Amino acid sequence: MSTNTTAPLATIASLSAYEGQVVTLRGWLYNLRSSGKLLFPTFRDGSGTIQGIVPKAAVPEDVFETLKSLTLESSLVVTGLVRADSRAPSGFELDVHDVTITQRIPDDTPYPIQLKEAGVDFLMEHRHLWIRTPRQSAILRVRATIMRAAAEYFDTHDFTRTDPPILTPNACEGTSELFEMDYFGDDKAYLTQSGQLYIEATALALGKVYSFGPTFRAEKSKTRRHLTEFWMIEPEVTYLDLDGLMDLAEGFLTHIVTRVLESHRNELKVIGKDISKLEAIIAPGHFPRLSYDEAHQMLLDAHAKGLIEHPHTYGDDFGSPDETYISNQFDKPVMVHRYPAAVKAFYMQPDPNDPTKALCVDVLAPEGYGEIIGGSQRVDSYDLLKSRIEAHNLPMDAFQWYLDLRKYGSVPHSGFGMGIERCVAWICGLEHVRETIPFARTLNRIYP
RNA sequence: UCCUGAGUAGCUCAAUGGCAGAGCAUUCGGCUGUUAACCGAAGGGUUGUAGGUUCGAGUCCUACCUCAGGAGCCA
Repeated sequence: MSTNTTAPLATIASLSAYEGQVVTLRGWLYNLRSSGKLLFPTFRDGSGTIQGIVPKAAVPEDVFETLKSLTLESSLVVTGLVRADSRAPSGFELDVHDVTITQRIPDDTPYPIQLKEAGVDFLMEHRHLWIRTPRQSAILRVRATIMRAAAEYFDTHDFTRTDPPILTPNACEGTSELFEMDYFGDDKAYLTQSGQLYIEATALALGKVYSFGPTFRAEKSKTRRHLTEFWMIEPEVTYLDLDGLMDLAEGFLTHIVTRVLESHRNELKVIGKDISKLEAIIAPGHFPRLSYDEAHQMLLDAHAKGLIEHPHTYGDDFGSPDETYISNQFDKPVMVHRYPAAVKAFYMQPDPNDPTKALCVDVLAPEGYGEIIGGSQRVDSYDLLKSRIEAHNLPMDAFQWYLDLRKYGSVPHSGFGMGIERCVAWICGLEHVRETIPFARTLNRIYP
């Protein structure tokens, strides 16, 4: 065996450009079938998979013997002729000429992940290997595009990225459970649950800003929608009202879905997502906007028809079954606005037409994926904000700097936050957010 | 925190209270067009842990551990 140095290096995803040429691929043995004196090794290289063909009579004996006994997921460099074949799923096969093994996995420690089905617990314990499978790789590629498209939307709309601290001295909203840590003895520090308060400050400095980074929630939530560590992208804009905020969210989500459809139809097919559901998102027409009162009425009607189990109580937040019902009435994400102030955060501006309501919006993803965006217009009055902080029993001294923003040149401003993982789960059509991030952190799992 | 469910071979799962099983993976053998290939053979077990009931427990009872799904809360 000798590496053919004259053959050009290629990736499996780009093989259609090399039809009829001899190329070199660098990757791993994904699967191996054989039929007597004919081997069918399937290779993967991170960009895709392709089946090789190795007739015993057509290659040197050591090449045939090496591949015949090679263990799955051993790493290798393979050289061969790219040939179109109607029997191949991708349309191409590789007539293997030569192979060099980079590392052979020993027989007594076989690769643990099989091509057949496996349980969630086992796969999560082997997440560092699970991500090698085509489906998981495809999801991570879509995730990368979603993150790039999200940042790109703000970067190309005159936003400045201003990332807030991850270590904070207090709770942002004063409600969620936070991860607490010692900060040099006398002080406690907490992992951020939102950068919002900080980007309100940078917005008042720079006008249109966004942040993009990890956030942490220590709540003992154990559902398919929850991670203890997740990524959030948050825009904050001065002189923006609630209607303008909803326009921003709509343009933002439309851009993300457009980018995914532009470059990931193959990945979506591997994942099994119904692409027509995404095409409906970017079809002409606006996202539906529904007031809390209208959504409440919709739920009462649904209960009267027996479509949902429990009647919604006016004044309460919507539960998961409620959100699922509402989102299922529309093909596009639905924006529910003006919730009762009592069930929302202290920093939300009251509706001047009905002070019991907050100028806020939740964007519910289609197909029951729940809330992917939450946002609001912020309180801009010093006195009102101060009384809200008092009413919520939040430590006033920790919020002095936040109050300063209302003391020195306060302006109306609005912003929202989108959880990347819920967005990826929705766009890919996944059962659980744990597959949307390379290494999920959940209530019962911090390994690997 | 509450409710529900599951722990048996490396993996996925069977097994009326009565001999611990299969498929896949691994090893060996066969097959020149296989697509999670197929055919034959071999090796592989403290049935999550600790007690209890019983002539006899993977199976029934108690406690605990681990994981999963849901509720609440959230993105």
